[in-house]
Formats: sequence, C-alpha cells, structure tokens
Amino acid sequence: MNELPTKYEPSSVESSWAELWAKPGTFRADATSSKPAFTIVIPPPNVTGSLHLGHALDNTIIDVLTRFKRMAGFEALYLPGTDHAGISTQVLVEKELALEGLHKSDLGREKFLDRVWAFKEKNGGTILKQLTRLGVSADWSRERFTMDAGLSKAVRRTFIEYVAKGMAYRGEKIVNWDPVAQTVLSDLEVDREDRQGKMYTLAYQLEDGSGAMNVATVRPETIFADQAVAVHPEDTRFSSMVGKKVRIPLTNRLIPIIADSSVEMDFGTGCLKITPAHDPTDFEIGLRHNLATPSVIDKFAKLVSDLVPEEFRGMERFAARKAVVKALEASGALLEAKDYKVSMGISERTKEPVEPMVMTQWWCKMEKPAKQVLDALEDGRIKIVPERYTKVNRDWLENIREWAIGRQLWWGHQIPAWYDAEGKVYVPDLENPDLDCDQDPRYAHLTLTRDPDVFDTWFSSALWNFSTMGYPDQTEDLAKFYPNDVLVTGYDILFFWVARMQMSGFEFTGQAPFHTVMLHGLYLDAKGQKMSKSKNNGIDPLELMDKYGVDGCRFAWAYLSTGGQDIKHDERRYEMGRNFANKLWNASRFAMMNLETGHSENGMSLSAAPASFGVTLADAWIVSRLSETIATATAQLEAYDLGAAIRTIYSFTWDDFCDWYIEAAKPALKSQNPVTQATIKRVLEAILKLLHPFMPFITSEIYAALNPKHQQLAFEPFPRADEFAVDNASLEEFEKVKNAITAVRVLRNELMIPPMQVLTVAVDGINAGAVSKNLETFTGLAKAELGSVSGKIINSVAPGLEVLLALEGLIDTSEYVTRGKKKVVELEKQVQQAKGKLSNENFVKNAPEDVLFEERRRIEDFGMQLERLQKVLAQFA
RNA sequence: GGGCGGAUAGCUCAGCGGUAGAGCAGCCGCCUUACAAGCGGCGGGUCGCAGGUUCAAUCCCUGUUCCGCCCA
Repeated sequence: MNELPTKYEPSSVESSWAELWAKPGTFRADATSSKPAFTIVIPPPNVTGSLHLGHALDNTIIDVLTRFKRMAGFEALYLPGTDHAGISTQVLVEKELALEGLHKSDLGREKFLDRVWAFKEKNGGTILKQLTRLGVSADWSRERFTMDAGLSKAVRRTFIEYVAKGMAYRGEKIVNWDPVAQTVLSDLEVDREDRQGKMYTLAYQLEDGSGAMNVATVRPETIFADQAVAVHPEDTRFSSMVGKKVRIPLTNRLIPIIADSSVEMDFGTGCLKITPAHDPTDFEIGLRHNLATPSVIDKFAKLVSDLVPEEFRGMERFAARKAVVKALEASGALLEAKDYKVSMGISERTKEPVEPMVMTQWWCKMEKPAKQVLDALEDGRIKIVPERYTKVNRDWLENIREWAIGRQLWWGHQIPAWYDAEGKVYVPDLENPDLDCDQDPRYAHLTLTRDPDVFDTWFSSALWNFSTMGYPDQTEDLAKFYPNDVLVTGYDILFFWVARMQMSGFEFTGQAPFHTVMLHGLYLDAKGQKMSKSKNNGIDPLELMDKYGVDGCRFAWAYLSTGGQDIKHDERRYEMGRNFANKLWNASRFAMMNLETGHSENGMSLSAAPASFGVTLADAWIVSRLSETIATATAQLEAYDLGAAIRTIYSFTWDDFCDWYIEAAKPALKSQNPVTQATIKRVLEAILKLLHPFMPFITSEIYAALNPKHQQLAFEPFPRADEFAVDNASLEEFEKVKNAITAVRVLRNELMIPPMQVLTVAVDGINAGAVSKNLETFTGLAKAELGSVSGKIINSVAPGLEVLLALEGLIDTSEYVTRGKKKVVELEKQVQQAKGKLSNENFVKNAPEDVLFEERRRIEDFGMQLERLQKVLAQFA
C-alpha cells in the first residue's frame, strides 16, 4: 500500500494518467464485443482552433457519460476528431500569406491547398492535444478528420445521391454574398443586426410629367438596378398610377409602376422601388412580375455596370451611397433623409454586411428528410434534452428552406460536378461514383471543366455520425456503433449541425443518427456576456486547469451543467472542485492509514482486540446511505442530469462519509475493528467509482494506491445500489444520535465551553435510548459523557430529545437565554401552524394520511420541546 | 411580430405541490495528529409583482414588469 502525500497536488498525478488515456489502445472500442454499444461522436472542433470553455464543457459531459456507460457494462465509444472549417481555416492561411505579401491567386489552387495542408499538419493537433489534458476517454485509434479520404468519399457519395434523387440541383437565386470572404453564405451564417442608417425619400418623376412618385428606400445606391416601383393594389392613393412609368433619378431610364400586395401601405411612403438583384424581397416580387435582374454591384461590393452613371462606377457601396445621395440632393430628387434603424445581414464570420446577389448555385431540397426527422421527434425515436428544445428543433424543420451547399472557397471538398462549353452539368452517377466525369469515356468528346466550388463545411459534418464509421462501406464499426446513442452539444448549433445530421441520417441510412440529443448552455463571462475574440473576454480553460487541477475543473463543469442553462463564469465553482478533490484525497489518506493490519499507532495488535467486534451503527448507516446515493446518482446520470448527480455524490462524500461516518468510525478504527475497516474501504471504493466519471485523475490515483492489483478504475464496474444493504432502522437510529450530538454542540457553543472539554450530560425523551445505546459514537463526537446532573440545569432540545447539563460556576448564560427565547417563539409558531391546519375540516378531509400524521407528530414533538425549554428558561426569568 | 429562458439568502446558483437548500462571503469558537483548500456552531430569504386553481403553491394556470437569447 502506497503512502499518499498530505496535500493533493493535481500536477503530480495528472500527466501520467493523461498519457495513458491518450494512447490509441487504451480506450479502443471493440466492434466485435458482445456488450451493447454506447456511442458518442465528438462535435468536431475546428482543426486550427484551440480549446475554449465551450469545448471543455462539452467534452467533460461526453466523457462523464462515456465513462459511466463503460463502467456500467457497455462497449463505449467516444470518437474524437476535427473539422476542416472551410472559411475560417482558409482565412487564417490567407492572412499568413498576406504577411509574405502574397495572395492565394499568386500560388494557384494546388499550391495554396498544399499550404493549407501544411498549416493543418502544423497546427491541427493542438486542440486534440489540449483535449487529452482533460483526460477524456476517447478512442484515439478512431480519430477522424472531415477531409480524410474515407470521409471525403462519403461526402462525394452523398452529393451524387442527392443529385440522382433530384434533391440537389443548380439554380439561379438571390444569395447572401460575403464580399470579404468572397463566398456565398447560408441564411444561418448571417446574423440580423439593426444598424443606424437613414430612410431616404426620393422623387421618381412620372414619364408623362404629371408629377412624381415618392419612393422610400434605405439603399439609394441601388436605384440604378431598379426595375419597377411598386404600390399596394388596394392603395387608393396610387391606383391611378399603376401601369404608368417613372424615370429613375440621375438617369433617363424608365421603369413601370406595378401593384403587389406584399407592399405595406403604411411603411414609408407606401411606394417601394423594386431592385430584384439586390434585395431578397424585391427578388420575390420580381419573380411574380417577370422583372429582369440586372446587377449593379459586383463581388467586391463595388458599383459596376453600364446602368450606373460613370461618376459612380468603381465606388464601394457605402462610399457610393454618400456620393449618390449628394447627387440626388443636388438634382432635387432627394426629398427627405431621416434617421432609421436598418436591419442588415452581417456575415457571422467576417462581420461584414452581406450583399444580396443573384447567382447560380448548388441547392439542396430538404423537405423530405425534414419530414422524417419531424416524425421521429413526434414518436420519440429522437429525444431532445432538455425537452423544450424539441419545439425549436421542430419549428425550424417545419419551415425548412433550401440549403445553399456550395462555397466559393478552395479549402474543402471540391464539388464533383463538371460543365461543358454550354454550361450543361455533369455529375457522376451512382453506378460509378468514383469516376470523374472528365475521365468518363462517355463524355470523351466533350471538354469538361470541374466546378471550382467546395461544399459548405456543414455538409460534411452533417455526415459525421456515419462517415466516421466507414460509410458508404458497410463496415463492422457501422454495424456496431451506428446509430450513435447520444449527441452532446451547445444549443447554439441546433440548426447548423444537429438538424442537418438528423436529416442526413435519415436520407442516407434510413434511420435517426442518435436517439438522444443533449443540449447544454453557453459558457458566458462573469457579466453574462458571450465570450468573443473581439470583446477579448475569453477565459482560458488551460489556465483554469493549471490553477485548480483538471478534476477540480471537471467538477465545476459538471456541477454547472444543469438543465441546458447558460453558465456565467464563477471562479468559486472551481475552488469548490479543487477543495473537494483535496477533501477526498485526505479522507482516502486517513482510510488507508487505518487499513494497515497487524499493528496500530499505539502498538496494539489485532489479537488483543476484543472479541465483540461487529457491525457498528455507523457502519450499517453509511452502507445504507451509500446504497441510496448510488440509486439516486445513477438515476440522475441516466437522465443526463450531471449537475444533480455530482451534487448527490458530493454531499454524500463530504457530509455523510467525511463529516459523520469517518468521525464516528474513529474509535472502532482505533481498536482495529475489522468490520469497520472493511466498511470504510468498501465505501471509499464505491465513492471512487461513483466519482470516477467526473473526476477521473484523482479517483484513478487513489484507487491504484488502494488496490495492490493496480487495476484501472476506468474498467471497474459501476456500483449498484443492490450491492449495499439498506437498513432503515440504522438510518433512523443514526439520525437520532446525530441530533443528540448536534444538540450538545449547540450548547457548548452557546455557553462558550472549549471544544475539547468533556461535558457530563443527561439525555431524556423518546429518542434518548438511541444515545445510550451508541455511547461511544456520542461521546466521541459530542465530547460528552452521560451522567447525572443536578443543581441549576440548562438544556438543549431536538426532535424527541432533551440534553441536560448542570450549570457549574459563573458561566455566561445570556446567549443561551436569548436564543432559547427565540426558539420558544419559533416552536410556538410551528405548533400553532400545525394546529391551525388540523382544525381545518377540509385539510383533514382531503390531505393524505401521511401528511396528517406528520402534522400530528409535529404538534406532539414541538410541544414536548417547547415544554422542556420553557421549564429551564423559567429559572432565568 | 412570434418563441424560449431567467428573476430564490450579500454573491453565484440548485430545488419546482406538503415545515426553503448548496458553495462562497459574514459572525462566534477551534492547529480536536486525514484534511486551515480544514473542523464545530450561528445569523441571513413575505422564492419579481398581481390575480386564480388547491385542504396546501417558490413549485400548477392567467396576466404583468424587468434581464437575456433565438426566429422572422
């Protein structure tokens, strides 16, 4: 048996365990195992990123669940890996190039990609290495990356299948264009923000010279692309105008006045300019009225086209707005410019206002798989925890929109589509999916060029549940570990990722990719704000781990993850975790010191021990409490309520085991009672097992020290409640003894009697018997002996019990009297309340028997306490 | 505009139909040889506000006020 140092130092034990757990073989899941599988795949972090608190929280939860299930008899797989993160990675490498004075076009696609791969090789390991610091029990032999050959194959295959099914197609629509990243974005990648702008009223002169239409707009620089002016068909102000033409200010171009019911009559002037190429709503109106979609803004957000007067050409859109407004003002066409909050689309990646633009893109129809997911949510094949997010999930799926799956990037999976000189599309077919079209003999007579675009990164992460298992090949892994069991992630990517996984799962495997989605909250700073680079309010989990130990941090993360609630950073939770680790360490140290057989501190040998050794009340009590604790904690873990589970285990360990059991067991341990020795070892081992999923390092270390066999705790079975006997009589009796001990402690504190001075007290009341029966425990913890008391007497009351003490000498009783009086008032109130309830006819008629019984018991017990207390207080009147 | 979450002790949060809990902070006393990252004791809450349901409501229902988030 090893000696443990007096203070727990996380740094001295963490690295060797982390190293062992990071080995590819340690937690390798066996696809041929006969045990039931339990699978969680990691939400793949950005390959070039570094660990932040969101990852730490997420992976702690995953690891707790995985370690718990592994110990509970499952073939547990926690599959780690990373995501290629198209835009952010490409932007990073572009920045690196910029430092060298280079642009990606200087290198060309192939060389640029070499650079990105080199960058990935160099930096890609960081985040996963940081993850090993957390002590996760991941299967590193199965680590995956979204751009691996296998996963790329899955991406290609699924796209080809989408095309074959007619779900993916090329079409011209209005899209969100990021002028900085130079790519299309999906609706989800665009944040709506209200920014201060202006509402301009412009006069569009009627062709016939009969006046002007006053048009309201927030984007005057787009007037050159206007195709119509629209009013509401029922707007009597303008009904005579419909069909006439107006002239666009600063130009000679004429456009028609049309009627469309989507125009809000009371918005602005009730008269809108329609610019189909530069506004999504206008695009829709344009479709209804067959309007053309000429564009006057290019991919760099500059004004271009012959439609734009020469003086404005080449100007950036916001500069152009100023210039155009100035010109409009000079021409007299500007009637009004008032402050207005403009709702703008902002690229969540580059923070640049997106430019709506009409483009031909790859689209994917998602109605059918969305419907399948909705059915699964309906019939419970997929459950969301917490349940309230089911509605959010459902609402989004019910209003599913087509997904723009292409991105104008180089880093990612290049779309396997080719075009001939006429622009006709060629995509490999399902019979020969790996054959590129420009290699296909059938198309040998054509000159085909490949689509330069890549897929949205989420397209590949949507396949993560099965692409990591070998799909499209029918592998052993796929058979054993798919569908996965639980998906753990923050609620902020419910749409981005979870919904798309759900849909892909059904579309390609015909089933839900997991049965449970566990969503946790966001980790916020101490003020409750989201952490971000721009706000520079990030907190580094690695620093926290250095400061409080990994187990202390994991404790905090589990403790804080309740009910999907957001988490406000609070350093005190980490202190709590660290202190708890230290407490466990010292309790274990104490236990081990007392497990040494044959001799004890005072040299007493085992053979000298009395023959009457047996199970003490404390032994029976702690084993009962342990059984209850296991049952509760297990149920909480099964319900994914990690916060509740760790609280349960924490209070059992600290309050029951350390503060009461160990203290009560000291006399028995001193005399080397083998039953107590066995009990403390048994309970401690159970605690280590219960705690292991949450705090794997310290529990493994102690367990190894405790067990000469040196087995890995991670592979020990999780405790079962039925392994430990629940003895209700012991639970009740120990409670009575505890009450008596506390009553003496209260007296001692009130009377300022030194802690170590042994008192002589008498006990009375219906629970007094429990005290005299367990005198050793009482004496040890209350530092009091039973004896007769006489003279002036003082007392302390507890349920069913009165502790009496003789007043000797000039002891200050003022505090005792003050608090005694207060307690009298309190007890009187309680008795009154209970009596009040029982005198209520309806209460007696309707309340269940046990509630009635409890009220009667209270009257009796409080009455007895009151009586005894008042009797003693009368002496001081 | 629609939806969701929060409002509980000084602070950060659990609890969510039957006498309000934790950690920290505060006060009193302790180096009681496992642990001062600790031990013993104490104080502190009309559970946002207003109605309703119920024998009983912090907990359920309705409305309302602040704070935060999501969707349009």
